[in-house]
Amino acid sequence: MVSERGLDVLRAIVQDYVASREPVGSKTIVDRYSFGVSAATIRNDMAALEEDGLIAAPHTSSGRIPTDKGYRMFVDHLAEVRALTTAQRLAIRTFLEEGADLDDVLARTVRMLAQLTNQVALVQIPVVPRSYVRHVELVLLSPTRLLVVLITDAGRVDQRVVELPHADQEQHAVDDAVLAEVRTRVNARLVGRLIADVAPELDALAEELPPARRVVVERIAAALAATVDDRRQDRLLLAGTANLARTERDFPGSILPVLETIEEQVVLMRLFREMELDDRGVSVSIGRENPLVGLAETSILAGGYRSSAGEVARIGVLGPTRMDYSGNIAAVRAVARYLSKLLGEE
Amino acid sequence: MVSERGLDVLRAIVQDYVASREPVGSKTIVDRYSFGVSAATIRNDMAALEEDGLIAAPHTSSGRIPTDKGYRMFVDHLAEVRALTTAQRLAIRTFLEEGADLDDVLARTVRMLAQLTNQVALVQIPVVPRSYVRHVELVLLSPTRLLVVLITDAGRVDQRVVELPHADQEQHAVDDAVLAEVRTRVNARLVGRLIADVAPELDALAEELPPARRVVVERIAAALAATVDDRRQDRLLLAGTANLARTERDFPGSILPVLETIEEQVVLMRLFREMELDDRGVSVSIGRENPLVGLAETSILAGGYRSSAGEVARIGVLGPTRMDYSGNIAAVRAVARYLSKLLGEE
DNA sequence: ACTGGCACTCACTCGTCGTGACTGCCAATT
DNA sequence: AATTGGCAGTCACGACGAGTGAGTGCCAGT
Repeated sequence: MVSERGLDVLRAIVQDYVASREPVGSKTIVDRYSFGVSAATIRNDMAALEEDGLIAAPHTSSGRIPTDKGYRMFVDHLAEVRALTTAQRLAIRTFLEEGADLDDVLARTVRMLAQLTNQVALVQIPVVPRSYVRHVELVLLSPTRLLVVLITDAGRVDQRVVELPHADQEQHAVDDAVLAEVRTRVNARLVGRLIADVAPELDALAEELPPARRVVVERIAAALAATVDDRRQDRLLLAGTANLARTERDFPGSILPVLETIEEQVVLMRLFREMELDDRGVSVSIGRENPLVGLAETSILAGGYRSSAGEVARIGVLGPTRMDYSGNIAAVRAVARYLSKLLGEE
Repeated sequence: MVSERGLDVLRAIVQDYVASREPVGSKTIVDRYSFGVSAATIRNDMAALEEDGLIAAPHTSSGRIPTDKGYRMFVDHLAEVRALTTAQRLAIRTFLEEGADLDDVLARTVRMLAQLTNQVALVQIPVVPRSYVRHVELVLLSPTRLLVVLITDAGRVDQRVVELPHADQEQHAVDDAVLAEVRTRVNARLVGRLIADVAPELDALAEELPPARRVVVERIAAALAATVDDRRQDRLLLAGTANLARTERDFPGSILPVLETIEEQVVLMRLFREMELDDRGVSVSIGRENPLVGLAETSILAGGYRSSAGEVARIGVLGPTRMDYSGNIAAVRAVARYLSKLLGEE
């Protein structure tokens, strides 16, 4: 059974190990922390901690290091979230306020979070599920290529290139006049609609038109439908990969599997999205708790922020299990808050 | 003086070292390549090569490895560019043809090139210097935030968020009616213009308006000007960072400086852009030839491709100096060609 | 110009050994 | 019952040294 003091010992072990990357022994603890008991007593406590699987010894005769379970206990019950320094707060504020548009703000954010935590930073680009069509623009790139641009009221702009049928079938030739007409009709039909309704509306429109126009509208419909689908699966911004190399010694094997997993953004995204935030607004996934084998030696912190349209997107960091959880949780939380504030309409 | 055969020896050394990562000695060469001379003769040639700084010995008594200068000689005079396997060609073709819009095609390209070469792949997103305004769309995100979207005929879409003056100054309040008017006027003024002329035109327009509208137009003008500036400095797509870790042993120190340099996309971009293509359509920068210190142990291959609007953008790979130059040059060239063909209007 | 032979160099491997930082356990103490 | 000092035991780690072998440079002979 782990005593009250035993948990204090665990906290000391985690802190010391995170700071020094050296297995910590009983003597180190009595020297560095004032427990007011002897080394032998600490040893008893450590035996109990090992019994419970919270710490482990790399070799028979060396100090202990926290296990994943030990870190978990530390994060859940022992870590007090440090407040950021005022310098850090200032950095966040000045850094973010210069941003121009959403993409730019998020790009800055992810870089800043990486720098703040010295880890790999992740920011999910938010999706806007229920937004309305603001405008559809058509641009003829060449006789057979058409650019379709969709603007929605939430401020997202999406684009897609459509191949038109070859002009040798005279009836299908598309020129600026035709395009202008189609543009007017399409906009009349779509503006103000939910993006989910775009495809059916266009299909209906195609019905009304003579075959010559119909083909064009059908292609546009397909392009817009594909665009709407695309936005469902959201993207991820990444920064600070170099920090992985910096903490390389924390990955017994190599950082290769970590880098590989990170590049596979789809999988990482899913994992990231499915982490459930606790009451502190942060979620922590430690080492092998993590379903991705490549990340068996990393921990992921995830926080949530609200974009202007109100939905929650994720922001977080990824690094070796031996990381400064207190500091990083604080950083993620602070950045998430600033971001929500910045993006929220006041 | 390096003899004719000496250069053949250099070629053998490069090929062998690239294949095995082991310093190669005279015996290895006579065993593995049929020079028809004895090891002692090879040794004499190697001494000459070393004299000329083309190869070096890591220790007094070990085989030789190519120096940067040796690789340079190899690339310029000794490497025959291997044709790709048909499997590789097929992969390129099928991989690229699925692409939807420009961004998507480039994203696929960079991933494919990374996989093809087992190196870090780079693709420059092309800029379109002389294009015309097709449409400007304004979307009110909140009473004080306005989204400005610029569509040009080359198929690029750019967006930017503008902060409007606070509405408590009654005269500046912006509602949909005002916005509609401004939108009409702005478009009337800008459509068909060169993007370079956007700013002066808008300034002229602002003059004509009553102060209430003027502020809005001025902000829009500033946003568009900034957007136009932004496009000048182009972006870079990256893929295959994990390959760096895979070739980690080729970086005596650590891959840290390499990763750091790569993350600093601006610098990397400039370097990449300034490499001048030779008559083979590829440029190679080897080791310390490279101005960025972080890349002193890497080589960069750059090729060019033509985007639809006709300008040349860059595509390339980055990896350890000990890389398969023949294969990688072939890959870069092949992908660049396919990409040009795919993007070019036929 | 090429070759065989030979002395020499030096990184690398492998065992041994000593050292020191730990632990676990136990009997004594509070 | 908790704590403590003491002590034997374990084991990673670094240093040392000898043996090994790949590879070189040089030279005299063809």
